[in-house]
Amino acid sequence: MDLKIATWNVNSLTVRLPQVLNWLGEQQPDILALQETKLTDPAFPTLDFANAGYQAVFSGQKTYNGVAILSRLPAVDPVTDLPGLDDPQRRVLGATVGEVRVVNLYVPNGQAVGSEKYAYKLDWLEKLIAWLQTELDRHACLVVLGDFNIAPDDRDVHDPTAWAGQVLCSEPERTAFRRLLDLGLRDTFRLFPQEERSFSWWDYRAAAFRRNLGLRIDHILASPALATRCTACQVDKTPRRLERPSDHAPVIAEFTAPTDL
DNA sequence: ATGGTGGCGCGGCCA
Repeated sequence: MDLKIATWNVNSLTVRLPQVLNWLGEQQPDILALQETKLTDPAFPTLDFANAGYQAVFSGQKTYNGVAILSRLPAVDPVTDLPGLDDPQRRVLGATVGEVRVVNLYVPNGQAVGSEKYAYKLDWLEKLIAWLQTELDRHACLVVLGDFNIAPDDRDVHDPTAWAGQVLCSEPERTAFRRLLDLGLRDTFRLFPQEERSFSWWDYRAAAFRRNLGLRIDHILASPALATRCTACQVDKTPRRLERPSDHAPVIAEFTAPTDL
């Protein structure tokens, strides 16, 4: 059986729950990582997902942030913090699902280059890189996915000139992303030919989605052993076209089962 | 257009 793994920043799971449930029914992923659930843990709609055939682990907070992993198989050995970072913001959720170690990330946005939030983002990324080095040592099959809030390359930006040096595109952020790849992680989206101007996020303002003025900031990275089994990766723009959408579209990667090797 | 939209929650922050 192949393995289908997806990520989706839903920008409030309360608002988007019906869309997520519909999408799970249509796409039937094995694993879905959610970001910006904006829910405390007691408010998480565990039963709705159970009725849809999915287990859930989650790390949430009120109003901001919040991450969750939905999976067909149980998710075990959860981790909710970056080592060395004492942080109330709920942005990290690691768990093991079957043979795969899953690390779900909601990377800080960074607000503006030079701001306090930008410094926090770069520090956060430093701690992430150090931790993922150890995770790669521990887990041959590792997927690191989520909202990275980094457009890795000019190809991932609708207007690279306008965005040059801006937050989400700045060199320090891109260097941090490159260091993730230097650890051995592969950007599964770039393992395959893709349409030009493929993005995963479009601002709510200025009719950005209709004009395809977006960025590719949601990513699915895979360890070497898992990347060799990757058969596809694409953005599913369908939910972005709905009424009251998230500003992000889901990204889906598919992998052959280890027995298919 | 120094704005624009959306979520949370009811003023202002965050994206």
